[in-house]
Amino acid sequence: MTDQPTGDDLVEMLAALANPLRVRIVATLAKGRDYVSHMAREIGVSRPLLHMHLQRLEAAGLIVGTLELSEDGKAMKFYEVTGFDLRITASALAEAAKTLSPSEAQKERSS
Amino acid sequence: MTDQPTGDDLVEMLAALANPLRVRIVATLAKGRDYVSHMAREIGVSRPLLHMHLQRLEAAGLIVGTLELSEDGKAMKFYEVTGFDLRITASALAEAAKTLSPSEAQKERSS
DNA sequence: TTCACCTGTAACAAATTTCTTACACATGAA
DNA sequence: TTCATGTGTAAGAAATTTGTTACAGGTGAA
Repeated sequence: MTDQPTGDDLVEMLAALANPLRVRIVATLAKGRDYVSHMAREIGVSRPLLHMHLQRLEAAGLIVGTLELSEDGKAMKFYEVTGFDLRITASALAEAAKTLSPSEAQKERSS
Repeated sequence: MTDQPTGDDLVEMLAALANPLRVRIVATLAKGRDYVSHMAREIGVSRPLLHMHLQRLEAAGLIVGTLELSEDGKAMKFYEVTGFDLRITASALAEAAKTLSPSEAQKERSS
């Protein structure tokens, strides 16, 4: 896949992965798709907490969720990993930095 | 270089890069070593703030700093990037997750 | 001495992230 | 109906992160 996301997108992806629980979530999903209640038991965290972390990962585009109906009519939300592939080096970051939205500090660009 | 850091180390590196200002710092250092007061002016942030972010990056092993003496005897702290090279994919994270220090949730490992 | 540089850090406010508890809703089976 | 399963979300506490301001020290040059 080897995407080159915008600087802000890259920071969002890194932030999404900068948490041990979220790394565990991705690691779990790497073995196959799963629904949230099952994952919560598997990993050993509360469902609301897992729900929050899943949203963070999905917002970053690292996983995607789809609401499906099981055979017995229960609504179940399945998540799976997207095919992300990031290369993190100093020069890759230098490239990404070019497309970062300007911070409050970029306003004296005149001297 | 292509290191395979421990799960916790990887999370620390990702956390260190999960901030736009720190990405800018690495991007600046990718162009060559620099000392903190100069970088602070270059990037447009206060020196204490830069100091804090540099420590975060150095703690993660992404940059290294050395205190040197300039010709006129001033103490100057130079930083430069280390040769880090991370590959971030779902399976790489699954591998890293194996070496994460156990969270509070890993204590009912009996059923 | 005073000024222009360089370093470090402590104290505190503000914003964000992380997590728990509690609630609301749905379905099928006993 | 009640229980067990699934979904979502809101409210608030606790911890961490981010940032400012202010202070401490040093050197060389005018």
